[in-house]
Amino acid sequence: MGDGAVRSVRADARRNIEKLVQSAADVFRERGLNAPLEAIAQRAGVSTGTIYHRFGSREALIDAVVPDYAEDQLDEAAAGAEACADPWDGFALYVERVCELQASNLALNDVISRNHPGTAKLAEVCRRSQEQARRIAERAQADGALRADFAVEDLLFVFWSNAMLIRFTAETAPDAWRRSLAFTLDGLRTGAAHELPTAALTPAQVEQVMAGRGRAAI
Amino acid sequence: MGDGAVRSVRADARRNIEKLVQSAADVFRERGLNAPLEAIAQRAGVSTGTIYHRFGSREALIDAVVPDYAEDQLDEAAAGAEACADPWDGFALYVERVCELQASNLALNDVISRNHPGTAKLAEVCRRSQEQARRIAERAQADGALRADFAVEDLLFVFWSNAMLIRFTAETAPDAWRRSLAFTLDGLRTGAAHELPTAALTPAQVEQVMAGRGRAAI
DNA sequence: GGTAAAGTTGAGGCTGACGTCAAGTTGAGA
DNA sequence: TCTCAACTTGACGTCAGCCTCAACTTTACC
Repeated sequence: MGDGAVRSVRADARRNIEKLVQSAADVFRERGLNAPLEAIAQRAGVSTGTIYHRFGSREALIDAVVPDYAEDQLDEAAAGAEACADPWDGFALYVERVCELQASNLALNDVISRNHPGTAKLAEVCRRSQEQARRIAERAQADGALRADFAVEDLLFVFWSNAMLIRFTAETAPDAWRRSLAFTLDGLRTGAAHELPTAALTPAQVEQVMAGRGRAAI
Repeated sequence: MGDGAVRSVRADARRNIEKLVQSAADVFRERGLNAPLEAIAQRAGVSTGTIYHRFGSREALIDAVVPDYAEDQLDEAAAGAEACADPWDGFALYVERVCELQASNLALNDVISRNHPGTAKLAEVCRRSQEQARRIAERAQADGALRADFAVEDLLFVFWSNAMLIRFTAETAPDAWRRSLAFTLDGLRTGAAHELPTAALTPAQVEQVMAGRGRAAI
């Protein structure tokens, strides 16, 4: 009795849903958003058919499991950055924190590098997060520390690179990305700037790139 | 008549081999070293069985088609760099030229980012090429232009990033990599340097990363 | 406790790739 | 021109993942 909203879901079914949500979170964290559903089902002690019955698709499962968590983590990173007194430190901290998220959670790695076709809620999380990033970057630019020709869209390059680096080195040299990121940040300071050869991606181009990516996982 | 080495290969067979070599070069260039062999066979007007009969494996086909070309192009890039009067300009030119190779030829993209398990000749080409890169980098470091804490192994980060960026943006924004590379190079100048958090990958780690990469194509 | 509705299962079909092999085709020397 | 070794073929078996559905099991309500 009680909440009518889920009255129609039987107790055993609800237990399975909860187990699936939990194991999906675990498996996505460990193996990324392209992990085989088989692995998730198995960890939940259930067959893959159940996943399809309960959620309908991988995308829906992702949307049920990942966005809230992702949003929390990204918000926290942004809040930490905005709390920094020094605008450059805030920007650097933000980028580093986001990269840390990528390293610690392959699901977030896929979220942050936009490696997730067709998941509505996640797309929204990314959009919001990009606005936070824009504020953080603009503050650092207004302060003169972040080079003026940097565009938020360029952050995508950073996060893509980081995503890939993490995938490659997670087992062998799990801190390698920090070195790469340090080089990158050094190139983003105003003092380091030399003329750029090309304009930043437009938001439309970013969309197009995402759309065209298809199966080409990082 | 003529070369006894291939006396035993029938004329039609030799024609097929030549057609396969040509179409493999084309397809690898357009689609990378993981292109379906089916595509290569089809363009040569032949069935995939023929590829296996003639070459035995994808790796052997790659080794027959790619290394010489790759070596030529990489040597040329290195020569251009060493001919530069200014050591930094030479270094920057080298990196840019290599990235251009990646952009113009997805086979080279895979070679340069070491995306090719089990191909002996290519591995040797990479090794040689890395020695050239080391010389070019060391000259720029001796001149004080390239930051002293940069290691040749770090170039791999650059080429990996570039490989991925090219795959993602080839159709939408084929020059995007130039912008990303410009940021990167700005971070490699001595003037931009801040302390790095981690040591460079050791050659052994590089090996390990390559070995562990397995199917995880860029 | 009986039963219908809800839930779960796992085999099976699909896809797109790889690599193999028995059978058919063809070139070149006699 | 004939013949057979050399060559090519394409159907086949495999693999790994996705998704579906008819048959089976369990729950919860009466």
